[in-house]
Amino acid sequence: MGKRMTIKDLAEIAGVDHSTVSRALNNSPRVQEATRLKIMELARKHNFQFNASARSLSSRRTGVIGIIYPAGMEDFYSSLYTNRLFMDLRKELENYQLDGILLSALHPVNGESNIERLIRQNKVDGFLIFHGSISSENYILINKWELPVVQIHLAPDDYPEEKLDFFSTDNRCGGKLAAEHLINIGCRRFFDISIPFCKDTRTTKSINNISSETWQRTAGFTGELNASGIKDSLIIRYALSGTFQTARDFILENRENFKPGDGLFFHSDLLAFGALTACREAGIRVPEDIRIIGFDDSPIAVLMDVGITTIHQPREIIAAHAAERIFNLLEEKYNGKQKEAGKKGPSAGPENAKVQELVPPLLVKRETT
Amino acid sequence: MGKRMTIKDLAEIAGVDHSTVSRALNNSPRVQEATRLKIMELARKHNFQFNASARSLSSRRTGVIGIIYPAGMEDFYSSLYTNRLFMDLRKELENYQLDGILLSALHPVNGESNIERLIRQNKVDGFLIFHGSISSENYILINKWELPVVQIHLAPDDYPEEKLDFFSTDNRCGGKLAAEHLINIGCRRFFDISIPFCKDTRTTKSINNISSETWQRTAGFTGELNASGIKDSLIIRYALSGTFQTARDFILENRENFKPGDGLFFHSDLLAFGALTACREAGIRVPEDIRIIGFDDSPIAVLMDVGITTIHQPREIIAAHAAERIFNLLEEKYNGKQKEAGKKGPSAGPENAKVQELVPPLLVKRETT
DNA sequence: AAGGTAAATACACACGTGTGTATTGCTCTA
DNA sequence: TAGAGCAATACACACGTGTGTATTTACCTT
Repeated sequence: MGKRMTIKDLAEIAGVDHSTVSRALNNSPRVQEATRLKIMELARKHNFQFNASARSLSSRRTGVIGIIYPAGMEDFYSSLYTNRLFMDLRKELENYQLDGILLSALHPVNGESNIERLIRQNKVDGFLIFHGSISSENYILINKWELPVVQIHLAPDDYPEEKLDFFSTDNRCGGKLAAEHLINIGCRRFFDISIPFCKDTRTTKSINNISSETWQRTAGFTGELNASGIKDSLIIRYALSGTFQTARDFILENRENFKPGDGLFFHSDLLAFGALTACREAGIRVPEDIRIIGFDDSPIAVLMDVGITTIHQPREIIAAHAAERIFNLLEEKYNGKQKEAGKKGPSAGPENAKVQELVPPLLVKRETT
Repeated sequence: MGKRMTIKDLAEIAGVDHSTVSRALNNSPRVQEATRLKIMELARKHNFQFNASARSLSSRRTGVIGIIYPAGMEDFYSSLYTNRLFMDLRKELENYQLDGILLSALHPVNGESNIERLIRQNKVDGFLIFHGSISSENYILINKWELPVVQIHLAPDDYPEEKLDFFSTDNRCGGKLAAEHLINIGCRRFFDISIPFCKDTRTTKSINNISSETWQRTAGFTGELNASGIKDSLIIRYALSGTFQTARDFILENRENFKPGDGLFFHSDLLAFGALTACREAGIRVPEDIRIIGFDDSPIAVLMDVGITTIHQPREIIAAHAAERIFNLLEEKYNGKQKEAGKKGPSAGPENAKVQELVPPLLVKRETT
């Protein structure tokens, strides 16, 4: 009904030009302090807000970040984590006055991905991507238009990770923490139960690859054990497909093989949960007979009357740092240029240096160890 | 790097005015078919996309819907449903070329809600709200600016529901289905285990209220039982706080009271799940001794080796209908006015009639009945 | 063949904001 | 006191698209 208030309306009320209003509200030094205060007061009084479209058109900033989520979002267990991560990201972005559009990476309609569409339509300033299987074409496109991107948790297969900003869990450290803990509580034999097969049939990446999560966990786990003088014969490795049932079956099928002093490191709480359920059925006591530690610190724990010891994914920190990073990249892009040109300080080093941060997870001791 | 292509660029290439390009791509009848085809071919060839900001500024449409989610999004169990619903909504909106911005209803910063901010900044065309505790101020604001809203699952406490478009599960029908099924499989005694206490301390609403989900389920359940001639003495009602543990405790504490032929209708799968776990501990066989039926058809079922019979929430349909409805409301608002003025047909009835649809859920027979 | 008509297209302005340039008004200095 | 210098503000245009109005073009009628 009512027409929205514009800076022109505000200008008329204040008896100044609309450009002065614009500068006043944007904290330009070119407007007198008294004038600014007067205008800001009027803006507050009239509930003024900038028209986002006009602003984007003129300034070429939208204040919106495209958040690309993985195909696995349909998967029950992984979506638990992903959804919370998304919530955290959204909340963190809010601190920087940014909104988030959530999108699937898969293109639905006419051969064009959502990423491409958002870029061409000028709908976003940058991307937060937690999805490892995005084709390199998308990155090439993003680079071509010089949009900031922050990659979370999974680096893409076919794009060099040193060329992108990347935040993830330090999975190697996670494995190390699990090993340390199991050693500390007196375990004598150690099981590493991993999840090598991803749904999207990504090729397994090399040892140095920052994104091969399971491999890193195993490396940290066995590395720490070896460093503590545990013989390889006491380290047993299994790989399950990742479902609740495979973990349950794993325990039931191997029920005879377990003995007191065994410590089982599962690469997800879902597996640990399935194992724990099976232990009850099989009459194996936890933690008296064997000890179980999971990974993720998943909320499915509420479905158990006993708390599972686990490695907490540093979700909150990852979200905070990723949001801060993309904000800084935006600031650099839009405000930093002038500074660079104006100052030309000695710090003309590798300006486009990318940040790769692996956030250490946390051991959460509960009742299964 | 490269400048994005505009309709002016396209116009120059095609040797026509930019207004002709605009009309051609928007299927205006005012441009010759041959010209349109030529321009569309050029647009396709050059990967042209409209600049969203300019388009919104001029047309006052953003193509973005604000999706307001409930505070309970942090709650593990309810977020399972809510997140999937959100995914479905986003996907459905995509069919109509609409993007979704997900937002919390709670205002975070300076006394202004996200809803108000989005409206004032002209960032959205309308709202999808699945949140029952939004203050009426927000609705008043939304009405003032004449933005389409579709409410999902929960009607607000202090705003008349006949004044808004509303899509939800037909909870009464759900209760009826549960009763029918338990009767059909030969149950002789019936438990209605509801969840009366909502987290956000909403006041319990009257019997006619469309949003009091639990009450409706109970009404449908007991109503069907009575209609089938079941005496009230055979219908036992309990109310639990809704957590896994309360359901587990409920079974364990009442283990002596159950007898063969009992049918338990839990108002959520989480409760059913807790009950089932407790039954195993207590040595009560399901479905041989007692029968259990849940509600929601929640994905937590993957954490059980036995499938829980349940009432499937018609999430997909609700999402589809809600998205279609808001699309139609937008079309009506932006394109319908002309029609109304031009035709003035006899259908000048209650133009602003609201739609309230209760979608019937589905019985999913599995192994607990 | 001239005039009328309708279709097709060009012209011009609007949407609301940002920003480079021009103008005003004030103070300071010689 | 006149002019320089500077701060503060007004003016004007740009961003890319949509749309009402004016203009051109082609065809049809008498």
